[in-house]
Amino acid sequence: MKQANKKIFREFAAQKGLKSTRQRDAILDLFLSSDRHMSIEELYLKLRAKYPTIGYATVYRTLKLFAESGIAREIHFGDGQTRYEHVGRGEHHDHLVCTRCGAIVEFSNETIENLQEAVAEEHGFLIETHKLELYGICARCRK
Amino acid sequence: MKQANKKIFREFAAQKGLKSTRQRDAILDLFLSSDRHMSIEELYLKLRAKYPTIGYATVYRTLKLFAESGIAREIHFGDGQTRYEHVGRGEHHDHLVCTRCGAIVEFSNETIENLQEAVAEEHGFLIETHKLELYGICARCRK
DNA sequence: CAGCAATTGAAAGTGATTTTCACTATACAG
DNA sequence: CTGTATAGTGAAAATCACTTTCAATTGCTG
Repeated sequence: MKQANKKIFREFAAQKGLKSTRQRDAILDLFLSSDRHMSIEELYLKLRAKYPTIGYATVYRTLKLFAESGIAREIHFGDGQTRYEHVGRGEHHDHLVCTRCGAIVEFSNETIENLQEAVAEEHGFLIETHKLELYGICARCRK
Repeated sequence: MKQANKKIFREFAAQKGLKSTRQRDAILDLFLSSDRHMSIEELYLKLRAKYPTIGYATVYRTLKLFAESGIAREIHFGDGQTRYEHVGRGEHHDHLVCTRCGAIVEFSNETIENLQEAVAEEHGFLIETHKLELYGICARCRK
């Protein structure tokens, strides 16, 4: 997926007349090779190690571009920070979030998705997206 | 539920040594008699009609107390504003949110809940809470 | 290489929420 | 009732997570 997403973003950039800059490339590489759920702050701190002058604004702007290009998606876990996660084409999943250690596990369940459709239909809604998060204590923290 | 929740909050307040003030009572009454999903701003504006000197800080502080006491719950629909909804004991429901007009419809579906439990178990999680939001276009906006 | 538009980073600006602080109001003791 | 301790209030300042502005760079195209 890494290479595919790199290509998707390059094409998106070309089409929008975006320039390729050192900062942008560095952020793209870091994002694609990172954990699947990074906050701006985490990205910024890691970037600064290699790139001491980089600014928050650049990281924010660049991640917005990633989201716009379709390779990233914003997620909110209610802690006031926006995180970004990777997106593979067409792929969708939901999250289990550990309230102790913050661990995030992805899952997807087709039956649930179908039931969601059914519920929406009952109420006359046409679903565009959804968000399903289960909060609890992960296996490790339960021990 | 109104009376029950009033009582729950009174007991909570007594136990924590909180005083009963005019402002607090007014906010409690307004909250309990309001729509089920109010933002701080909506509450504040309505309160100011009867209570011109009330401050945002008081409304924020009071709603936090409601949440702590268990009669209210914070909800976030991704528009940057925190809303509070009523909580009946043990009761749970999820939301359909219209991305056009902002309408919010509640629903609950036991089969989905059970599947969530199953998913959590598969991953060793002990669920505490969950959040399920379906975003789309409501019946009225589709016409 | 020149020229221009896109990009960057520092700093100022936002909008929602929280904290501070001087003042006020409540509740319990006497 | 009346102090008195203590909690609560509101205005204003502070904070937090972003976003915008702007002057100085930097890529790209001709």
